[in-house]
Amino acid sequence: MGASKLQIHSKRLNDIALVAKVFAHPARVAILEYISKQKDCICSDIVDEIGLSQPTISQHLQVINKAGLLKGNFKGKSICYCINIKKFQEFQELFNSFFNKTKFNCC
Amino acid sequence: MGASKLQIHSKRLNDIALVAKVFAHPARVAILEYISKQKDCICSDIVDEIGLSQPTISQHLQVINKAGLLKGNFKGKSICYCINIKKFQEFQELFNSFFNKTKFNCC
DNA sequence: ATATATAATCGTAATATTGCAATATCAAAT
DNA sequence: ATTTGATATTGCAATATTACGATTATATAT
Repeated sequence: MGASKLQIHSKRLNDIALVAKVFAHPARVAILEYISKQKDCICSDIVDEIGLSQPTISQHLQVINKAGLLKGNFKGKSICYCINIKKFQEFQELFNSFFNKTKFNCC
Repeated sequence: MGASKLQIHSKRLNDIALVAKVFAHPARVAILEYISKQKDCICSDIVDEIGLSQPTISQHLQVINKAGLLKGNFKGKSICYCINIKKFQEFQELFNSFFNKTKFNCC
């Protein structure tokens, strides 16, 4: 097969997995960290910073964006990617609630 | 290509991505949750519970295990999978430190 | 209007992941 | 020693992901 059997799981479990997928590639973690560190949201140099080609970075940005983690703004000539802190916080809470729930019982 | 270019990222970023990968499939999240809920660590019925074949579950368990999240114990005839709470806690802290660090700045 | 800079999309190749049937392994009980 | 029950491994097919070159779209400046 190759495709995940999403139907058999609850929306909650699928959601957790979807969010985790965003962080499941080091380039995406690096991109998020880099964006957050840029005080003035300079953007196009993510490519130089990370060391992957422009199309590849663009692809990773799309994945991050589809999860709702980006806010694009215009600042002069170039697009400014920013982190959607509200969503980011939501994701942190989703993980923490899963971690906390799971941390009990067993052995 | 198809393979991630791991060399270009720091160990820390690769580690975060590796941990995230464990949670990046709903079956694995389901398995972790199910194991944690079983007070007496009954095990072999994960297969019945989740609805995937035994080899597939075994494969997912391996992924979880390689990350260090399982503690296998023997209890009567069947192996008892338990969550390695220490590692689990470590992972939670890794995520939280990343989330907290990233939550500042930008737009 | 044209040139320039920046980012997105397309097409494609390489690799990874997911899933299962068949088989093998291993431990406990008989 | 053999059977039995439970888990791991192997082999394979289908799909997804990662990466990049070439191209296209978009916006700003000239």
